Amino acid sequence: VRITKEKASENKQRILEAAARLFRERGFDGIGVADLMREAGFSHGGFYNHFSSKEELIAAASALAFEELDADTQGRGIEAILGRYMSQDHRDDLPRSCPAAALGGDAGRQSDQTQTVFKEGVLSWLSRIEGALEQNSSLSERARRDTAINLFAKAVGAVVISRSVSSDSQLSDEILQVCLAGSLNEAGIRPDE
Amino acid sequence: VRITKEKASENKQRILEAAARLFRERGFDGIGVADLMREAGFSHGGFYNHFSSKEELIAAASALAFEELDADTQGRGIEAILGRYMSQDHRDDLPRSCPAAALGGDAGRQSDQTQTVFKEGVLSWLSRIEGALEQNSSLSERARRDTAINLFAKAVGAVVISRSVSSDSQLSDEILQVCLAGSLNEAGIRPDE
DNA sequence: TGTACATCAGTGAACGCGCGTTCACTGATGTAC
DNA sequence: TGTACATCAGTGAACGCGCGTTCACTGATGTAC
Repeated sequence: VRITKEKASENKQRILEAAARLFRERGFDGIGVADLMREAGFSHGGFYNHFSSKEELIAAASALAFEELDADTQGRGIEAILGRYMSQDHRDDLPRSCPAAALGGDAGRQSDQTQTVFKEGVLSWLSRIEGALEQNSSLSERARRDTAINLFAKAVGAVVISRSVSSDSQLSDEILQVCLAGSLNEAGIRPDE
Repeated sequence: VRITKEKASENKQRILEAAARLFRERGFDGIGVADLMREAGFSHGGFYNHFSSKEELIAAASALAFEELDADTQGRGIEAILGRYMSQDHRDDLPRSCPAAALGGDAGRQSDQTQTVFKEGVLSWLSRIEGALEQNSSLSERARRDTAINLFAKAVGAVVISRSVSSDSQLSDEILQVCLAGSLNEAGIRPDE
C-alpha cells in the first residue's frame, strides 16, 4: 500500500516523536521497536523503511528531544530557564523531560552517534545559558561560561536526584526548591530585584 | 554438591559484588542473570538459591554500592569528598561509581524496593556532606542542609554530564574542574586557605 | 494527457537469539538418634 | 561418637517470551514513453 511521499515523511516524524517521548519515559531498553510502532499507530514491519536500526532511531529521537527543548528555551531569561528546569512540572513530565536528566546516565553506553547527539545537546544548553546570563550580569566571558556550566550541572543533578527519591515527595520537592534558590543566587539574581 | 554454610554466604556476597560492579558499568538492563553469574564464577541455575528475582538483586546490589561509598567517604573533609566525586577518576571508573550518578536516571523505573534504596542512598550522602560542612563553617543547621543539597546536586550533575560528553575529553574535563571550583567556593572554602 | 510498469511504504508472519525463570539431578553438609 | 537420612547450594538443560530484524506480499504512487 504505497502512500504519498509527504505522507511517508509525516509518518516518519510520527515515529520519531513517539520514540522521543517513550525513550525518556521508559529508557532506551524499556521500549521495543514493536511496541513503539504500535504507539505511533503502525505495524512493526515498516520500521526499517525509515530507520536502519533501533540504534539509529535512538540517536535521531534524542536529537529531536534536545531540539524541542531548544525551541522552548530560546530567548527566555535565566530566571525562567532555571525555574522551569528545576520545577515539579519538569520532574514529573518524563515524556517531555530534558534528555540529559532523563537519559544522561545511559548516554555513555549508546552508539557513538548518540554520544555525539548528547554532547551537542549539552553544548547547546551551555550556550543558551551563557546567552541568558549576558542579559543580567556584567561578568567576563570566562566567568559567564563557568557560571553556565555550574548552573547546568546543578540543574541536571537536582532533577536526577529529585526523581530518584520521588517516593518521598517532601524531600523530592525540597531538593528542587533549594537548588533553584541556590542557582538563582549563583546566577547573580537577588530575590525581589 | 552441597557446600558449607559459610561458603554459601561468601558465594552470595561474590554474586552481589559482581552485580554491584556490572550494573553500574552496563546498566540494569545491560547485564543478564546468566552473564552475571558467569562473571561471579558460577553457573546461572544457582542464582535463585540466593535471590528470588533479578529485581531483588538490583535492590540489594544498589544498596551494597551505596554502602561501599559510605565507607570510602566516612570522616573525610568536604574538600576531599567533593574533590573525589568530581574527579576524572570517579568519572572514568564506572564499576565503582556513585550509583546516583551512574544509575540515578533509571532508579525511578525500578521496583519500589530499589527506589527506597536510592532514596536512602541520597539521604546518607546528604547527612555525610552536612557532617563534613560542620567542620569548616559556622552556618546554621538550615543553611548547612541547603548547602549540602546544592553541593550534592551539582556533583551528581557534573559527573552525569561530564560522562555524557566523554567523546570530547577536553569539555568533559572542563566540566569537572569548573564545577569542583564552583563547589568549593559554594562550600565556603577559600583557595589557598 | 493517457497508458504500462517500476517503486516502495506499509502489513503481518517468521527468524534466531538472549532473556528471566524453572526443573530434575548431584552429592557433600547438617541433623536426628 | 557413629550411622542413616534429610537438606540444599550448585549444575546445566529446558521453558516460554519478547526482542531486533528479515521477508514475501500488497497496491497506490511515481515515472517513462
